[in-house]
Amino acid sequence: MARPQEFDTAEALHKAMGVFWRKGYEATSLVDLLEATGLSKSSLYGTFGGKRELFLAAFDSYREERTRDMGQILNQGSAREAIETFFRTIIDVARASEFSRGCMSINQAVELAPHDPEIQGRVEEDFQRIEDALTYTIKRGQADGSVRSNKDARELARLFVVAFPGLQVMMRAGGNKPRLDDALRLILSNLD
Amino acid sequence: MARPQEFDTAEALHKAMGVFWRKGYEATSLVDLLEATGLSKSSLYGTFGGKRELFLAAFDSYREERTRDMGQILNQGSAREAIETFFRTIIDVARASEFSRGCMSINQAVELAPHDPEIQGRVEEDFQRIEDALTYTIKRGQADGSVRSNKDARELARLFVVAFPGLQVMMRAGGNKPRLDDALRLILSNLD
DNA sequence: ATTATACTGGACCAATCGGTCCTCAACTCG
DNA sequence: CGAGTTGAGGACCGATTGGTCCAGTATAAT
Repeated sequence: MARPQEFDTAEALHKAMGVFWRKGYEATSLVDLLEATGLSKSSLYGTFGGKRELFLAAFDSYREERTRDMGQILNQGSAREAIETFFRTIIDVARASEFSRGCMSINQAVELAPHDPEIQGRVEEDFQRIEDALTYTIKRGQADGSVRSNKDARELARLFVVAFPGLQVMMRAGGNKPRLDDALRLILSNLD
Repeated sequence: MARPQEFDTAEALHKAMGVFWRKGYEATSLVDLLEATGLSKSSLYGTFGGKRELFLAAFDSYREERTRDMGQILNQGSAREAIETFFRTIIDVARASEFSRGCMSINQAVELAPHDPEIQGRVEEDFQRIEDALTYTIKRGQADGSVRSNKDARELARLFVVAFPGLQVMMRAGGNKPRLDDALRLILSNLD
């Protein structure tokens, strides 16, 4: 019978995710990860396999969480409000914290995706997921009348998919309030 | 009388800029820079001071070049066409090369700006510059009739400033053609 | 020729990197 | 109790990192 594990794997993964989200992959060292998780090297390697494996697990965990969150927000209330809530949440969450992490998928679109097909595949999946969810929500809005624009739902969704990394990057870089508020208002006006 | 320098400083800087643009700061090693520039360590340190100093010089050089390019594009022809050309160029340049580097300022908005006030200042400056240039061009378009929208020029410009990193990030991550083309068409339609 | 000066090549350096390995620890089962 | 198994701590490792330093080089001036 083996010695029981002292730490909670999911919690350690969540801590690691926070570090990778904030610092990116290259700038995150093993010492950073050990400190954040409270694990010893042996425990970390034994459980996750290595830095890259831990990163992939953390990234996938992040993506699942965000997919779930997005689904919840976009399925609540009128479609128009849901889309607005989704985008305002980007800004509100970032403004509520001292350090703006942006979105891990967008960060990786810039850092690793250009050089690493495995990451690029995941990022492209995320973009596709956001596009599909927004397309569906816009169609819902065109049906319920909350989205007044009668342009093609997928085309509208694609505009919002481009706006998403735009907003995330600007928030991560420090976020000038009037610019973002004006931009978001105009972006959303495309639904009207 | 000193021994004359064998290499061209501007050319070495340009080579270094290319590496930093493609790989980012952390993932670029001294060996990468020495290979790209053809310099020895002593020459590199003697001329530029160190990795960070070289990076800052390269980044500033990049920003000056892009500012000039943007000015040229936005000052040519009707305002509406100029803005469209500016944004289509993002996509065309990326599609013409095997490796899509995106935009160094946007890449640094994600990589270093959140942790490094000196970089963050430069990135914010770049965003402001783009916003000012677009505001001016939109006003020009509203005066010459090529921009039919009568919304506030600065507000419109802010929408485009958010779209800019959105497009750059998506191109760097691999760029799905229909999504980008649809998104760009809709973004530009805000001028009509 | 010598001197002074900056340039070049590359050896050397301490610190850090991600990963391996060894020993001891914690547990159940027979 | 001993055996078997996985977990934990941390020493050890070779490679890499950014930076320093030393000896030789190239040039003009005296």
